[in-house]
Amino acid sequence: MEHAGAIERPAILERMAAELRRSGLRPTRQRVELGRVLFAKGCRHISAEELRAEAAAAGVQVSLATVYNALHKFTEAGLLREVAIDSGRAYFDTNVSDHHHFFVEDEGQLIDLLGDVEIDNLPEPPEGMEITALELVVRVRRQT
Amino acid sequence: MEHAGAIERPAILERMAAELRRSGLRPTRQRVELGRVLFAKGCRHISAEELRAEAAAAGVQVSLATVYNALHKFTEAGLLREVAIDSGRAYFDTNVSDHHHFFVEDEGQLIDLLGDVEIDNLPEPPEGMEITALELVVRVRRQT
DNA sequence: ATTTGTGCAAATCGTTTGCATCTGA
DNA sequence: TCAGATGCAAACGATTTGCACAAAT
Repeated sequence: MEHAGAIERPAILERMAAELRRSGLRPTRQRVELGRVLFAKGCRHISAEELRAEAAAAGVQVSLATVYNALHKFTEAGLLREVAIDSGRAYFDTNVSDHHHFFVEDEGQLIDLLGDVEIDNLPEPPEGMEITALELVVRVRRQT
Repeated sequence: MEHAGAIERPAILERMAAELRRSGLRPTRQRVELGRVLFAKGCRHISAEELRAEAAAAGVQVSLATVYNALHKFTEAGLLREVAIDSGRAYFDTNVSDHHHFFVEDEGQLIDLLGDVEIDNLPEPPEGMEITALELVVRVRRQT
């Protein structure tokens, strides 16, 4: 049995730290904790404020500025994907693979669109432009 | 030749006023002028601040609150379509027909996507939800 | 030791709101 | 007349920034 001091970092955090290091990010205490909250539950869509609330609920208090900083760094590093749909609020998606979304109007909720949608007959981009991403948003509404 | 007083409204404004009335909107001086600026040049994508600047450049000074009010009323009336792509800024599209967009990253510019893109193999919306719109955004970047 | 991140509070940006005043039907 | 619009300024929510302090390499 290995030595377990009171300040030793649990294995899950150690793994998070390693992953951050692998992505070229300095594994600070805050980033490690935020990363754990973010990636613990599989794929999800979360806003900065929500992440902060979740972290706080888990006993990790970080400033909002740090949350934004971390989210942007994670995104740069390819660990997250930013989804800009709603004007006013930015969502970060832990699913960085190529996929689309349902967007529930009036609730601002994002849902991954499963299966592979086919998008054909796409026109050429304007002169001198190259396509960087295709984003399909299927707006939905709770039936009346 | 009909009487032409100094304060008579030019024909183009009269037509705008008629169109607003037809849409159930009270054709106030500000709305008529904003409508003229908006719809004079065919299809376009414009933000509130841009519209205000254009109006101002044309000698029409309106408060920003009124610009927002007008844009929203026009949208409700089906004269405009709101395009929410960039988080932070709302664009209004004078092309209300069913179509998609190129979004030029780093410039925040919207360009209509011509031709009819085919979107197939769309999954069912979640239980109790109905689709209200399909929005495809093709992100592009100026080639390096 | 040096670089990089953090926290806080203030600043910014786009948008909305409250309210007194004005205006079109 | 009078519901509905306007203008202004203040309120707002999300995000960013400046800067002194703290922590990671």
